[in-house]
Amino acid sequence: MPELPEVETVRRGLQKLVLGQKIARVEVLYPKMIVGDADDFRAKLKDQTLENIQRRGKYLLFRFSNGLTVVSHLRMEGKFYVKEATDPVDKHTHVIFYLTDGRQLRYNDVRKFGRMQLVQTGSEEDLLGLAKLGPEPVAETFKVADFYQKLQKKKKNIKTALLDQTLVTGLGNIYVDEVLWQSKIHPQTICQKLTLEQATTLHDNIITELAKAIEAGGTTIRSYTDAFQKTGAFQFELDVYGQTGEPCKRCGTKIQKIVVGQRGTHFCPQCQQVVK
DNA sequence: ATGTATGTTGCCAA
DNA sequence: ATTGGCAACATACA
Repeated sequence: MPELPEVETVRRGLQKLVLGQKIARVEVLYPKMIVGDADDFRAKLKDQTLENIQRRGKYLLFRFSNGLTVVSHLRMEGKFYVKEATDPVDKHTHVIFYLTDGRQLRYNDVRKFGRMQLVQTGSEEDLLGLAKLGPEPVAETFKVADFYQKLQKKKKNIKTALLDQTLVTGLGNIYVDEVLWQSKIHPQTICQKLTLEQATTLHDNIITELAKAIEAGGTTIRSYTDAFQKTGAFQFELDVYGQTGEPCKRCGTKIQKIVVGQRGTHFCPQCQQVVK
């Protein structure tokens, strides 16, 4: 599913494919996809040029020439494709941006969980989802001292805490399980119980893991593909996610799957012990 | 056939 | 204030 590395890979692909393109018109086939008025969305984007595509956490930010930004979240299965006008429209295509060069930028989403919203550039920071986001998982913005301080105030388990995007943004269910395994931390460990040493290890692993996953073009478990409809390669580098019953790569103990915060959670019961 | 699991965010309530 | 649970959906599979 699109976590930060997948969203970043999509962004890079779109950047190559449609940057500088002008919108001839927009068609909305499933209006609930658009937060706010779909007709207003269509009207305001007509004749605008796509000047830049940025990312914050798992959100894509399409910057247009008239000071407007389309904020898009892919949620579970959202995808952007660039197609020729003659290519048949998939039954799960919900929004089509007609480009003046004849091609079409299409938004596809089997489960219809994704959302798109048009806002004034700059004001996207006020949106609920973006306002609460923690730092980007890179050394320049994600600091161990802050991370540890925040962990010490939290009473929930580390897995749930990392998923809520406030400590650091970008991790989803797959990468959370991976970084906790790498850091030898049990997913149900209460944040307050983590030592500075553990927090430092976790912090460093989050930064390097997400960078490596971007390099590999993301992880394709069920259906993820990038803007070129290409699958990722990082699924071959996963150590615990989806490895239930397989031997732990460090100690040979069978990987277990449990439920933490209503989410399927993979871990090694030997390497990752709960700190009491 | 029917029920269950899937994963992200937003909303509701304890 | 913080935390937990569920809804929004469609599909695959037992």
